[in-house]
Amino acid sequence: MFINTIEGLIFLMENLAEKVITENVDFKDDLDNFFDEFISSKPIFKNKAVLQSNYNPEKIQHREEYLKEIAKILAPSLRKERPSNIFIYGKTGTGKTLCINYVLSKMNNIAISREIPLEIISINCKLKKVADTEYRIILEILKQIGKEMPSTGVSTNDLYKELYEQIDNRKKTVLLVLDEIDTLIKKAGDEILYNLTRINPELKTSQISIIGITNDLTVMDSIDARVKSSLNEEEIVFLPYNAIQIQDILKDRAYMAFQEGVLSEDVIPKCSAYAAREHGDARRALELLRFAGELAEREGSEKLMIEHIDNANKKTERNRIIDTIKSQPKQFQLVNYAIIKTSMKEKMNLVTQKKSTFIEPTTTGSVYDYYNRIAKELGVPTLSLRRISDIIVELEVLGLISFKLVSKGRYGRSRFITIDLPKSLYSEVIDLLKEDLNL
DNA sequence: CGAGATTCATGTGAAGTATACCTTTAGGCTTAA
DNA sequence: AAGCCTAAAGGTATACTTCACATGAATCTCGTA
Repeated sequence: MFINTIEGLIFLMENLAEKVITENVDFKDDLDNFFDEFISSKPIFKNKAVLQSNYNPEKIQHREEYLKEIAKILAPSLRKERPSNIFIYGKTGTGKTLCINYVLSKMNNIAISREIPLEIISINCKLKKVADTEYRIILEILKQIGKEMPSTGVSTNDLYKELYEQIDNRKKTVLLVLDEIDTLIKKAGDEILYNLTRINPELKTSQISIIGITNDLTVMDSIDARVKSSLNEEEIVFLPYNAIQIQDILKDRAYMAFQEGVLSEDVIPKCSAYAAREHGDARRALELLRFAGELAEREGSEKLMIEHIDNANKKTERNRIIDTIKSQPKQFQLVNYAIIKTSMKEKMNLVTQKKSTFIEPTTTGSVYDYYNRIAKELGVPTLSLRRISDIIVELEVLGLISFKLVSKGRYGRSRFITIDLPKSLYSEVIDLLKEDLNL
């Protein structure tokens, strides 16, 4: 529509203004109602924090054996002796981090009250941009012991020297916890571990033990044998919770988290059933319960029903995927988009004459072609095939796609890439990527 | 027919380059005595 | 003369590129039965 006259413009503006005002009024009424309802309805939660993943419970259920084992290994540090390095394996949500934190905080309390020189440094290697390269890890360790260093401009060697000095100056037994160490090894190799295990001989007044936590059981295979032997002085494998144990945990926490009578009877079994399907992941079970509670609360429902759990289950999966995709750099998103687009094929049903899309694995080559095309269209610099190949591997690490190498004999070798998304999310993911990429 | 050579499409490692950031340093300017 | 600011110089990590070589089974080639 063209506006040729001032009058026309004014008329339009008046019109718009009127619309906005009336809409506003309606909207406000709605909101008022909502808030009224919200306040008058009974709260569902008593203490929501109990269900959050960073909550540390006062007692840990069904992990007594592991707690003891860890405590036994680490106890020497309270006598100023160096405890063995520990490597802890276990799937996500089996309580590894929880147990370590629990034992360490107890030890820390004792150390403080008896003035034992003990220092605990804990780093989560999975946090992007904080600790996913050798340099950044050392940087983070230094930061935690109170020595800020520049993020560039210093050589890694100097950084190590600084680390040696700092630790040695403390005259303490240092326990270094590296959580989710598998991502670090995958991205940065085992050099860090090698260097860290070799710190001890250099130290005169301090000593350091490393506690590595991983949920990938295969990482150890990719580590240098020398590192392996020194790091694996002790090894603990956390087995997943079974369904009954998860129920116990859920019951316990739910009792603290929710108001009385809010949970309908079969909610907890349902919740633990979902989690048991995910290999006994207690964290997920708790998250699910919390999210379901929030959904119920939002709805103004006074009870937490099974449908809430079902809905929450769908949405958590969705959120995880959307978040990871959203947080990717542009080039990664482009590659991701290219992968999805190239793996969607159209098929014409000859009887009904209707087109339908179906998903088929793509290859690096076709992804690269497609990627090149859109990148040029968008005016984004195009990366080399070599780099794209690496990006594809990194997307796999993130769990967005999976692939296998297939040799097609005479017709070369290819990576067959499959997308790891639930079907219902495809269109949403595509839209999201389109929006983020300005397509 | 079967053993070995060939072939293709891409995987993969090493080394080099560009960029973004960081500290250090030298020179110039200001200020106060 | 001392103090302060600024721009240039010198360093480094990281993301990316270029080059060169590796892979591995379907297919081809060719000698033999």
